[in-house]
Amino acid sequence: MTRKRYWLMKSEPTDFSIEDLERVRTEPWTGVRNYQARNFMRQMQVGDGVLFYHSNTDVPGIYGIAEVAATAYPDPTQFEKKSKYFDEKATREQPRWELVDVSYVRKFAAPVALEDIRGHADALGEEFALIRKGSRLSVLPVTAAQWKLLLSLEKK
DNA sequence: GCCAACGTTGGC
DNA sequence: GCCAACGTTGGC
Repeated sequence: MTRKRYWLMKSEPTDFSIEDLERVRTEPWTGVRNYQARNFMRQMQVGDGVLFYHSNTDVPGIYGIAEVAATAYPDPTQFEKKSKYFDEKATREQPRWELVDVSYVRKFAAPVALEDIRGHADALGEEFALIRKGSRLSVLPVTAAQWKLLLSLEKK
């Protein structure tokens, strides 16, 4: 048993928000079509902590916490012709894309905005992919120290 | 293997 | 809506 790790996962709230997760409790994280992000999901273990990030919104930032509820398995949407995530090169014998299930933990009273996060770039480190220039990675690792710092930015 | 063209992400 | 940065595709 490896020890608990931490991640950050982005979603556009018009697509799927922390409120949606609160309602459904557990959700398969469909639609990741980036190999680096997929590879991070393959490393996830049940119980790992997830920062739920809203992108493409008025105040981009972390809106709450979730946790990994199931380890990686093939993303079914890659096989669904009508899905916007359909991938004609994927087969059931040789899937390309995987996902994890994510469960709701809690919602922040106020988001930890990207702007605030940038203000702590020195402490977070320049290798932190969320604020690295040009990085668009939608699933990324967070160290225990970064996790602690980011949670401390939550307005009480 | 190179690289131009294209599509996507995501902040602003 | 704009656009910089990035990843992928496909011709050669």
